[in-house]
Amino acid sequence: MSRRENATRTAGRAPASAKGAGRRIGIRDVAEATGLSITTVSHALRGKGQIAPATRERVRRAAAELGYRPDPVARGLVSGRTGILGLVVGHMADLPWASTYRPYYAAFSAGAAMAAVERDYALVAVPGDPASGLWARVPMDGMIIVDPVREDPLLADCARRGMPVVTDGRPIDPGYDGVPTVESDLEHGMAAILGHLRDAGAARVGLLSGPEPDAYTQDCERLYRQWCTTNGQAPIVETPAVTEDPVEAALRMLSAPDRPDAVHGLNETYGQALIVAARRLGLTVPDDLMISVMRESDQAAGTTDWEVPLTALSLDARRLGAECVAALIDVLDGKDPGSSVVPCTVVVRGSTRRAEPSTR
Amino acid sequence: MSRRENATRTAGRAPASAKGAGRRIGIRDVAEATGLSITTVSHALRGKGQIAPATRERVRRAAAELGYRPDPVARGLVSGRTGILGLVVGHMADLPWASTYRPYYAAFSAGAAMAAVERDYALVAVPGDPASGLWARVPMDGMIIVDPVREDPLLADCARRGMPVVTDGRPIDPGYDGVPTVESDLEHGMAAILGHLRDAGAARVGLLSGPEPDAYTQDCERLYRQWCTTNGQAPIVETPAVTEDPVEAALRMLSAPDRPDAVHGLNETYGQALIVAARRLGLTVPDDLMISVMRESDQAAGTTDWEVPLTALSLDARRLGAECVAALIDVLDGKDPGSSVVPCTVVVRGSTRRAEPSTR
DNA sequence: TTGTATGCGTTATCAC
DNA sequence: GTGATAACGCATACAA
Repeated sequence: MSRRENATRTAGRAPASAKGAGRRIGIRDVAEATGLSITTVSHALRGKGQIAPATRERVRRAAAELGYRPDPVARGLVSGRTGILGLVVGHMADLPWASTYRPYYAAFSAGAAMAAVERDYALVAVPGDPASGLWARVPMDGMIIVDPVREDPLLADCARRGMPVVTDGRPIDPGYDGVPTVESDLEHGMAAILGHLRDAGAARVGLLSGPEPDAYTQDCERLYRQWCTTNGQAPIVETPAVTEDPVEAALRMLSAPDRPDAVHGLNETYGQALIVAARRLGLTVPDDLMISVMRESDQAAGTTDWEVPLTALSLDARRLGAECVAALIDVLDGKDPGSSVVPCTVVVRGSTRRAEPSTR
Repeated sequence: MSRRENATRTAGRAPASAKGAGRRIGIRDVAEATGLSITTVSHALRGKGQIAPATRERVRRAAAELGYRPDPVARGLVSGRTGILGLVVGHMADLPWASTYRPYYAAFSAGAAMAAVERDYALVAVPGDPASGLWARVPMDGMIIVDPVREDPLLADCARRGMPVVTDGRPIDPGYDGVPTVESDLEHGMAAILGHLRDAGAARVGLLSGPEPDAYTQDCERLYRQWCTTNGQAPIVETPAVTEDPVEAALRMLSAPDRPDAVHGLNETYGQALIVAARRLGLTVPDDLMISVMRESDQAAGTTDWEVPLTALSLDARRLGAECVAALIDVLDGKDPGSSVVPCTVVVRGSTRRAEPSTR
């Protein structure tokens, strides 16, 4: 119900690309039109050298009239910069792009994209699967790796080739001390959320952890165990296998004889899984079981929840994305951004609000 | 709590970029290492010309050992292709990236990204705000424009420059007949969802439309009015202003003397707005008011809904994204993808399920 | 103030 | 089979 129009039509000379519409207007066209040399045109347009204001204006006008736009590729070849930042989207080779659906990534990439555009960079999504090799075929100045995993092949490859990298979440392997990192303040955050559960009346707090071999998971677990020690409680940790339905893990945890009366889930999905498992076991939320989760932000909270509004430790994914971009651009500019920590906040909702706080 | 490592160190010669780590290894390094010419190396690696199998293998091995990767920029300069597809993320200049948060875009871009990677392309997000000019500074082979608006400046600019474009949603202005388009089958979809409302017992069906000057909105409204004519009903359409809270528009519609007893909202947000407005007016869903919405997919349905599970006309945003990418790559390959239509399906949930269907 | 010449890393053309 | 060499489009020392 339609046909094409441009495409192909390999006009012009050599390759000239299939970009269609005759030949692209280049700097030499502007030079011809003004009767000047391409050097002068370039200088006039970029504000380099000493150019007569009148000439500059003439060049500007001519360029505008002709609709001249410098070819980004050619410019990139000489400048060594492309203005493109890579964002690694998902690590699991077997589930590529799966994380795209997770609100955390959506918020993170939105924040990153906004920050990038503000600084005149563009963001390109590359798959975490290193086998595709796509990331090496895409011209980019630097890369943002979200939650690098153990022996992360991309991270290793980038380091080897000197590709500037910033990570969201500390690299878990040693040897990456030089890589700037942006992290959520899990130390305070975990203490705050676990403390809240206890204060809200929980006697035994469990952790529904994740299978990912990244610093986020590892840190959360470590901080949790540490908290348990401090609070004189035996740790209760359950972890769904990579391909397992988290509901199964939740059921395991909740059907044990010494089941917890409060559980913190390491992502929103786990919160839903806990709700499902609780209902299936006839447990009431929050009276029999309090639930809290990690969430990507407090933005959508309340409208996203299912059945029970979930208390959350709200990570600021948008800000994390923005900070990563800022840090990466700093690196590209030769500055040292160091590592930064973004605060996260506890948002209390129905899932941890018992009628009588300390009935227990 | 960290420092940098690579960055700057403007080693090598000329610009060489700030990419760090000494100088990048290029094809000439491989040539030197093998004692061959760069031409032979290039041919061996790309499988061009006639190369002795032994030589080819030797080159391959050397390249691998040295960790040689062809520079995408240089390659792009000569080939005229960059392997990058642009995806316009948001149109509203005043609310850039706002649409990023809409599930439709998230699903669309995920589908597009997956399809792009499969075909060895990368996807770059560019802002709809043409003022930034970013899109012209990013090297890309083609562009996907989602829901082009009236007098869309980007669309116009692309057409002028011969940049291959595929749109999700038909361009609303004339003169773009040659632009391949991917659309949801609104014609059947709208008929189906409106028919469902009627069959479910609605006597007067309203439409909560949107302020966007795009084909989607226009088509939905047209199809709705057409349906009204066929069904002997006076159209009831309300549209929130661009900056207005949709709840206000919903309240206007529902507090009118001849208020509808069923309303279809053109996006999920409008559905929530309708729920809020209904509750504020003391109307019960679905008994006093049935609500249905457009949704980006049926994937998350049920876990996303707030208070009332919403009946939806489920658009297949992921597939739409994938089809756009496929079409765009076809154009780049000189084929004509034509325009395609993606079906959408009615998913009935609680918001239109009355206890007694036709009590009215 | 303007122009000439060279390089950026690859691929393609055409000799050898 | 293999190897010089010329584009690709732009930016910049350096000469004029």
